[in-house]
Amino acid sequence: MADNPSASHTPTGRGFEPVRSVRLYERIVEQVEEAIARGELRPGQRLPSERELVVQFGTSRATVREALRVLESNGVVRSRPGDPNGPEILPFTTGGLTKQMRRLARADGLSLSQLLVSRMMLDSTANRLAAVLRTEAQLAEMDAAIEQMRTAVDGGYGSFSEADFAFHEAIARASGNTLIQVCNGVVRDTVLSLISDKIAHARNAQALMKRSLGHHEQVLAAIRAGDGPEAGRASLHSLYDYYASYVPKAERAALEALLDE
Amino acid sequence: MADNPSASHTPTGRGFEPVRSVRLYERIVEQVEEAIARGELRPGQRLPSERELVVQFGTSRATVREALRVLESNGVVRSRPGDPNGPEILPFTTGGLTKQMRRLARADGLSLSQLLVSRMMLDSTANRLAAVLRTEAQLAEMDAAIEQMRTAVDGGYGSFSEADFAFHEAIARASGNTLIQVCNGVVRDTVLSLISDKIAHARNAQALMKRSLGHHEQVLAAIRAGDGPEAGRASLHSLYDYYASYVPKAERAALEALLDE
DNA sequence: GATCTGCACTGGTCTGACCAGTAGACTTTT
DNA sequence: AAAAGTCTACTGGTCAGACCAGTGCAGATC
Repeated sequence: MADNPSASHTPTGRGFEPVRSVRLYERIVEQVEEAIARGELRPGQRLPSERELVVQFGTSRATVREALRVLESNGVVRSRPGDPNGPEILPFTTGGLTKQMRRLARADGLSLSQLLVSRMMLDSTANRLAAVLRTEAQLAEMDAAIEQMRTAVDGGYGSFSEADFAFHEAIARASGNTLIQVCNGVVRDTVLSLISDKIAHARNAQALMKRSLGHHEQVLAAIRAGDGPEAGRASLHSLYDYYASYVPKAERAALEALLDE
Repeated sequence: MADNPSASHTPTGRGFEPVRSVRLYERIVEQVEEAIARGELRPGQRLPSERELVVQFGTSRATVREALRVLESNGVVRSRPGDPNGPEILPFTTGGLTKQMRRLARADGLSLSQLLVSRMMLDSTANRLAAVLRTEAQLAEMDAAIEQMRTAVDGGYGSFSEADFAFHEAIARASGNTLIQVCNGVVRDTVLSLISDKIAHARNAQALMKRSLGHHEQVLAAIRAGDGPEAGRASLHSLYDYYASYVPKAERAALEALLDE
């Protein structure tokens, strides 16, 4: 794996393409996905019933169903038994992304240090953007989240983590960049699923929370001042400070490469 | 969408969980995935044949097949007709992640400016990392790609774009970060699919290519020197210079926010 | 107009069948 | 004995047809 994560590139000319028998259900999946990509099928709209699809595609129901199961597992449609309107086209969700990232993380395809580097990248960029683009309302949200964190320091790791979540989410929203927002959310989730219990059971948990709170306040101050570069720097150091100790020393070079000026 | 991109958050206590009828094929998928997660099934090993699975799971073949189709579409297994050894457990791949990322990148509401901001973020980070972590062999790859770009300047946009692709891919690999590599590949692809023809038909195409080549050489020099921050800066300016004119002026603020020091 | 009831239809599952293709055992040829 | 070809049991891909429990809605009832 990982030899060539980005596949779809123009063939370089000579040589043959590997062939693979394309199964019927795959063509159905393709057709539906393309129709969605072209905007002919929009979220909320319905697909014809399975039996109707059988007629339209000219296959058996088993084949249509295999296609629907694939689409369903990819979060593209949802079938409900008895619904006379047929399978529903779903709006995009991050469920599939999260699932795949978890899978990779569990399979050692994605180390903690890689995830943290990504998180630092995403978060610091979000902060840079938020510092410039945030509205007053969004600033108020961040204030509220920080306040929540303050009270949560004494309330244990669970509530602190929740408040922390709200803060980062508010910033991601303020960045105005859906891609960054989504990726940041997914990566954050994955990181937490890997080490949240280690953090929760740290002996000096409260001290860590206080320190993290301080960092967050610093970040927020920079955002309020509209100082993007400073907000980015502060968030980088905040994450490094909070998580670096969980990364094997040999792999910390990558994290530190992001801190250099 | 985007209301709550990061779904799976800790439930806040009170309240009921939404219920959903679990279909038989989903249980089969679960069981197989868990067996793999527990390490009982390792890549390269084989699943029993469909008819054997029918016996073990006590369902019909149609149900077993739906499960296999889902597993297959997630890149977990692969079935080949006629293979007496049964479906193969596959090693982990980034294919699933790529697929989901692509879906995200295509989701409507994602403007070119958002994609470019993401690209700048990803590429500059990859460059910072590559400057520190690259091996000599990887450096040689980049040299080769640059050389290819040089000769391609006179060969039209198509070959230039290909060489450019190879260069960025080499850097992404050298960053040592699978996530960044995957995301960068997808975003790059998506950006190109949006505006490659505009670029190809630009009147001053060759001048643009020459200029871009110069930027790339600058980046590579920084990487060779091991100067991460400079490599990051250079790539940011390179991308901005190359693409910013395609972004409506009102949306350029985000791009420029990444350039500030 | 609100409520109830029945029905047509949906998706989930099963059974059983046929086909083309494959791997490995077996036979033949050298 | 080694190489070549043949055979066969079994595989996955696909189909047809069936049954069931559930759903939404039209029409009947109040």
